[in-house]
Amino acid sequence: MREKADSDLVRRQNRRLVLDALRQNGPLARIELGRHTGLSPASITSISAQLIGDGIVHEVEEQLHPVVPIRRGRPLTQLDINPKAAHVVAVKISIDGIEIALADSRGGIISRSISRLATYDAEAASFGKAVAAEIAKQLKASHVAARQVARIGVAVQGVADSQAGTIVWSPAFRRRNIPVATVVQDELGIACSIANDANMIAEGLIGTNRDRYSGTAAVVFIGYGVGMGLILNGQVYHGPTGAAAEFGHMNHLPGGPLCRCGRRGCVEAYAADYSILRWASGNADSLPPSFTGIPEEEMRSLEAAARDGDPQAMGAYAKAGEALGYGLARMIALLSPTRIVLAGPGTRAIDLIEPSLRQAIDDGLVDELRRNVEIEVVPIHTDMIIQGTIEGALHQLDREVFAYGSLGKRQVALKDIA
Amino acid sequence: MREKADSDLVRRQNRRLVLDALRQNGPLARIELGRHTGLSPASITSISAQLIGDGIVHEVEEQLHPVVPIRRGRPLTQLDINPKAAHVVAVKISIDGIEIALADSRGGIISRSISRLATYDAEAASFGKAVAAEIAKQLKASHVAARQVARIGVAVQGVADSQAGTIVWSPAFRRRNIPVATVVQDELGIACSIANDANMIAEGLIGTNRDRYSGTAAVVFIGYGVGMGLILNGQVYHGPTGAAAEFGHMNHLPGGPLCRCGRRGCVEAYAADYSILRWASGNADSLPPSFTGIPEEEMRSLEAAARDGDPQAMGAYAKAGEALGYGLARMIALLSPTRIVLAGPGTRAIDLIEPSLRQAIDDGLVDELRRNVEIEVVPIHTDMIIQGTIEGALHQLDREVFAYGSLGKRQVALKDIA
DNA sequence: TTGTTTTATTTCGGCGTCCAAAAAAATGTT
DNA sequence: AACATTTTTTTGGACGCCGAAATAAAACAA
Repeated sequence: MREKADSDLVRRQNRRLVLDALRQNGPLARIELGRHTGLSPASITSISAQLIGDGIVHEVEEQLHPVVPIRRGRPLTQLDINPKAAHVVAVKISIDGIEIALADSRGGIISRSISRLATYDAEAASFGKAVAAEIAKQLKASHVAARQVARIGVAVQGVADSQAGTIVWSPAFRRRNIPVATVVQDELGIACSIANDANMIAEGLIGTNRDRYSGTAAVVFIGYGVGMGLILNGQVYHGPTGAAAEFGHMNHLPGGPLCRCGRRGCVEAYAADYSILRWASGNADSLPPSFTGIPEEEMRSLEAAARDGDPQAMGAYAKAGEALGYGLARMIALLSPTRIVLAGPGTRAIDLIEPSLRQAIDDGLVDELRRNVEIEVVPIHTDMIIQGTIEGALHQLDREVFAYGSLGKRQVALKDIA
Repeated sequence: MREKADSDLVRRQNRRLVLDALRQNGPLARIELGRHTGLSPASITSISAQLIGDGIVHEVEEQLHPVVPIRRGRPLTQLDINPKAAHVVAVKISIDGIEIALADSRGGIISRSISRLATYDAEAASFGKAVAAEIAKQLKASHVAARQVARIGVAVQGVADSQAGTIVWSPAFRRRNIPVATVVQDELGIACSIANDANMIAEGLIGTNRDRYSGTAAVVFIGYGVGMGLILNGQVYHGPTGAAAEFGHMNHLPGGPLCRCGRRGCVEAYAADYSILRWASGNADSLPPSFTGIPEEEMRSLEAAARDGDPQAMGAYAKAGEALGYGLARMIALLSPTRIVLAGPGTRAIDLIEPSLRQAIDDGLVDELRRNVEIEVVPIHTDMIIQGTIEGALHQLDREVFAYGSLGKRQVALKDIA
């Protein structure tokens, strides 16, 4: 509401409406686009002609969806986002490895790779260049020129400063304030942004099912760490610098066990993989947090032990549930979301966690505030972060490039891509 | 971003821009409006002519602000919001009393009153009518007809459901789910909305100094209770139902002292007036919370005792600071605001509270997240709630009525008012 | 006084967008 | 082959913005 309105804004907004409708509801005929967006058929004709002229949208050849079977009248011609309009790259940085995916502008993954790349001891000065080199390698292998890539999204555990383009602090790195986005951008000449990984999961959920996840919701990632993505009024909340929703490092109990961030009593220090193991081992207060990844088998066997009734193991999961529950109760008091999504490998043990989690929410939150929130567990699939990062990059692309179009300010950018 | 754009939207948006500029920067000449809004002089002429025609804006007679001293050229004619365009009413509901203020459309208070009105034992069925009757009385005394009042805003401690127009739960009422806004609206035929009082303080701060408070900030009210107003991306965050930012009833310590909400360990149970008194009395865990107002003198003498070194009293304030500090640390981890404003009568004792509050934030939050937030204490003036409620009602008026204008959908509403 | 300069505001013509209505296109039905 | 039906395009009008030119209202200068 600080931008002045003129015909330029109108066009941009309506182009976005059309693009959003196409992204959300697959290929659509012009008349259907009109219904989705509220625009008149005449306007849809005009807008889609422009989008087609810009190479962003194309008419679908094969009527793959005979949704409306055989009907009288002129048959509809479906439109869809042109996958060849541009490419995006998603990068996920984990401890000592990065995963890269190359996608077309419809979100279809063209190629992907996982490579080892030392992070924990990485130098701040060289890390960004190493990432850029990996991306370049991936592009080369897929025969895609850098100029065809419109945007790169990077997801990382921990605190990212999306303004500065740096990793402020992450358990995957010993050092702090590591520049990434700016370096990649300079090296490859491609717009690059960095964000927290849990925020990208939230982005992906919105992309997958906007109706369900677009109000006000929180996505909790439980696994090697604990993260959160907040969706407020239908948009992922990044905060002023991109460092928001650090649920994992929200304090649960003052003076509690030591967390990887160096403070005591964070939610993560109770509910992350390493924390649960530490509790199960019996002496959580004296043990330092673990900085190395924990093999899945180790967690699975702990789960099995708890399900077999091992009191130490059961207690550890109860602690985790309590910390998560009180943390969620606090979050609900502040933001009163309508939906909480639990995701990540940690949810394998949801049966062990849930009782104490529910109890904690009951004890920590007055009924009236607790009433309107639904908690759900989504099946784990590890790709959620990469998928969400692609989704996020495409959304940015729509907003910042495609909504403008060849007549807009971004003319150069668009030409370069196409 | 779900609304389609057309010439109607353009006009609405630009009218709002003009109104916002006038609200924020006093009377302005057309040319200055152009600079503030980014619109061309030609457009400003056209828009202001419409606004004047609608009776929303008028030319200022007296050039009260010879800000630009004596200059050559055609003198500027300043425009301002026409105070006679409409009226708004602000209502603040406290324990067993309501305060009513009548204001013109520039926010100038025309009249105000405080009246006793039983709340604690009030019946859900009759309370709304009683409020409506008080408002009617106030209007009559000020010789203002109901049709001249465009909007009523109600502020209340506790949880308000702005969708349903009810007080979900408030320490001022024994009963829960008391309908107010809908009843007042039906009784008087005036649009009415209800919100939490701390949110209204936030609204007032934005109105007072938009540059300072419009990014991402949290306003904490400390007094008979503890409340919070959240400003996210320049707008007061109300949450899906209006029940957001219940900082006072965010849990601090599981199993802590009993709170008025019926749960244990809420921030309020440490930092509200009654809680501090309870700690000072020595046995906080066994004492129930107080539901009656605490006289100011009693708090002042406790402050004096603490400043004189009374260890019990000092300890009570330290407990309050610790709860507030950990609560803020948790809030910062989630939302990373750039500014935290402490307000309310409780800030009289800020010197007693601050050391433990700072310590708690240090202990509860990793450096990287704590770095970018500024904490300030604003001088207490009790009117902040009423003032903010007026401000909020005027903002709604601008958005929902004035932005449309006589040609818009709200034609009827506007005519009725003028 | 009268013309000149300066600044604010209005008027005018053009542009881009939207929309409704009419026309055209493309197919099924009889 | 004519008609019916549905989608899409074309046409003409409206509205809002803008730049440029014109006008208004003052101070200044001769």
